[in-house]
Amino acid sequence: MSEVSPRRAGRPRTPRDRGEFVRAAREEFAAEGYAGATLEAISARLGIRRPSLLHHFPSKEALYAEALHSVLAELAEVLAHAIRPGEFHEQLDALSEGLTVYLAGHPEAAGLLLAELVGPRDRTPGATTAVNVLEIAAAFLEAGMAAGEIPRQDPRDLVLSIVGLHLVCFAVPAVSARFLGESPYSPEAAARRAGHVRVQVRRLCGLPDSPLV
Amino acid sequence: MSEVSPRRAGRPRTPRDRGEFVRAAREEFAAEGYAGATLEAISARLGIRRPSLLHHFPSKEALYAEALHSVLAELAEVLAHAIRPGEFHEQLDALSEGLTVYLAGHPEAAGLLLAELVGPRDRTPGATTAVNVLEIAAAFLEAGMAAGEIPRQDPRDLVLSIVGLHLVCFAVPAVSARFLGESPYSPEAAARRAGHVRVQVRRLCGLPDSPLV
DNA sequence: ATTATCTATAGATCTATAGATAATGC
DNA sequence: ATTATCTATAGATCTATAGATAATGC
Repeated sequence: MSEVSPRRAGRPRTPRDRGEFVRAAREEFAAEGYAGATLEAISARLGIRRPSLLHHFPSKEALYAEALHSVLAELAEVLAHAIRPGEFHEQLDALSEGLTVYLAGHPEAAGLLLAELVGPRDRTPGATTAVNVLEIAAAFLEAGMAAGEIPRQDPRDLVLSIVGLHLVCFAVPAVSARFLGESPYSPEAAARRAGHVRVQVRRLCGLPDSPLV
Repeated sequence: MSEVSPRRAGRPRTPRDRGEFVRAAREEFAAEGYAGATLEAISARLGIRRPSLLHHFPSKEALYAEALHSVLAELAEVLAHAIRPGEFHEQLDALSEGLTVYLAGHPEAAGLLLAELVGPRDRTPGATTAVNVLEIAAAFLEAGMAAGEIPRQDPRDLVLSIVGLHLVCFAVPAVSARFLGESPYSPEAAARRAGHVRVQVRRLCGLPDSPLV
């Protein structure tokens, strides 16, 4: 509930950046799901009334689409940054580290993603993009198997498991916080988890704990 | 959409079992989330009108609570059945196998659970029960570490990862089905995944792939 | 002139209740 | 007599639109 000073009518001297609207929407949609989130609540986060929000976005659906897309775009950037030329185990570590740091730094991202994908609705933009991302991850792991870096195994079941390993901790913040005794988003907890996850994913793939670095 | 023959007014010869109502609610709540699910849709699954559903449950909230509780109770049974006296690695395998078989056999369970826990709402019954279950799992893994069965490591980050590994595949059915090329709930896919997950969880914990069985 | 806000409200949807109706149980 | 269903509807909530208002940009 970041307190926002209410804005008054009239053209503001400093127009709000579109990103501020999208950020508020991301947080509310992640917290309540699409159906549970209301334009009223999102507007309240921004210190404006509901119709003012609809001045910037044609509909709730459009605002949601933009919020979801912004998270997917950031995630794509994280993946692209990790899968740079290099040793397989370095790329794998970069993926683990990059994903954990991103999810910890954007507390609404994992929840928004899971809320979008849970449920049987097929052919949503989110589901299609997710499948594409999983395909890239599977190809990456298959290359590692072909190169003899990790043992042969079903790459798709492995990808699904790795994704679950990453997402859930940050998607259920109330549970994680009570279970860990501290917010999973605190810099200390996030750094610690990044280290653990790096080792966990290595093991999960069948990579030795510490190959020649 | 299991087609149900509509029921007519009047006392039915074969009263419906309460479980049928709960089952329909579980499926709808898992598919749409609490806010997105409507009593109308749940009633439609049962072939009755909305007020008839509220004849059996005092409110939407009460129906949801019963649906969620029924899943948690089944999960508790699965865990209790797996953690029976025996070798650590046998218990671990039984947990992996039991969880995967249960989640694959109840396609709405993983989604209902995640939909309940995603979001910042603390102190919900679901969150409290979930934390308790995670505590049991952490104690189990700590015992394995104390006994030298698996390497010393943070048991809580390990538990969160294992839970995520299990849940997500079955909680995002549309994505999983398109990515795997078949429903994750088909008996063949489920049996295959159970085998993969058994190995994956062993590795994740740091247990050798095949200790003396 | 342009832009961002506001108030007021139409229209849709959803939960829950009231009260009638139709069938079986005993 | 009991039980489960129904129709009808009250009341709340939510999205979206219409049109006025207030401030800045040029």
